[in-house]
Amino acid sequence: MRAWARLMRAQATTKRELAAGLQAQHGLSMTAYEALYVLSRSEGGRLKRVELAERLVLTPSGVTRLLEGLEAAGLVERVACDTDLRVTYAQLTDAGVEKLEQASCGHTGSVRSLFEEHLGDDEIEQLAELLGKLPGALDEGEVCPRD
Amino acid sequence: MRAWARLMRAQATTKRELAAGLQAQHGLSMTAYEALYVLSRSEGGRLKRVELAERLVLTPSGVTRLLEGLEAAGLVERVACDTDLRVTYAQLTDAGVEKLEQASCGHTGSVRSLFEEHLGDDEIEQLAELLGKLPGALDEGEVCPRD
DNA sequence: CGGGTATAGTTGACTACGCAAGCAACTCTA
DNA sequence: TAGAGTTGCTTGCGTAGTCAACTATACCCG
Repeated sequence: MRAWARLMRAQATTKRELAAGLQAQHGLSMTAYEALYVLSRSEGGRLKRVELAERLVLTPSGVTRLLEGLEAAGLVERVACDTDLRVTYAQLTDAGVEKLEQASCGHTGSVRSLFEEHLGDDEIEQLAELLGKLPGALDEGEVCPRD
Repeated sequence: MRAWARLMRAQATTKRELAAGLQAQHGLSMTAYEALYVLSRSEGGRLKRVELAERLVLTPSGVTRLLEGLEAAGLVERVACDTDLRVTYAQLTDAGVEKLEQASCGHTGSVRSLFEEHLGDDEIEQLAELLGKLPGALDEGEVCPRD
């Protein structure tokens, strides 16, 4: 129960703090950043919109809205699937790759320093381990940034 | 970094799941529930709006909006402060107390079973410990439901 | 006392979602 | 090969929350 309350609070505060920085420095929302990141780690920089939704813990409609913005910004583009006319892939553009690279440096730094400010390396590791057991952890395509 | 990603994902998924139940069974949003809870644990069942905002990780305006709803539902009422005309307390009503009691039983049960489904007791304890070190953990007035 | 600054709270405009409904396109079953 | 059901995606509408601007009260210092 304490765990629950703290999970909520820790996420809310850290997210708020980091989102502000990301927005200020690169004009990206957290969700947008994560979308770019997830795409960059995917086969060919593309993903079905449904899969993207799952990875971002969003509903399909949320993805549609999110991608509206990213497409308008030219960071992502739509690519049709030739074996199934229903699906459209979200494809990372060159601009998207670049944007992500610019942003990721500063962002991962912020994340890291935020955590290291409060926890030791082994504790962070332990935390990741425990959180990984909760629902929402990915089975494959695990989000796992370079180091 | 993995810790970060997982913190986001774990919170998003668990929150979504539990919020649905709470809404369906008692017509309360997670935030509303937590507000009632925090108030119930406070001196006299009341709190300055600013303090409430801090505890809920919300902005003052968010609190105003939230309380609009709770006041309309008669679960909370405004009480003026006689030493400082600027402040208005949010005061839990009898109806609010009752509502909270109804909801808390089922809700804490859901939370507990969600966690116990994935983690052992000692792991939960450990998780709470680690999360408590991150920013957002309360120094006083700790959110800490009866067991 | 009077003016500057800080603090509590509200409001309007906006964003980011979720949900329910809908339309295509695919697949399965007879 | 014609439904019937399923899946991928979008759209309209509602809600929760933010930010910026504002009002009103409180405090502080000459």
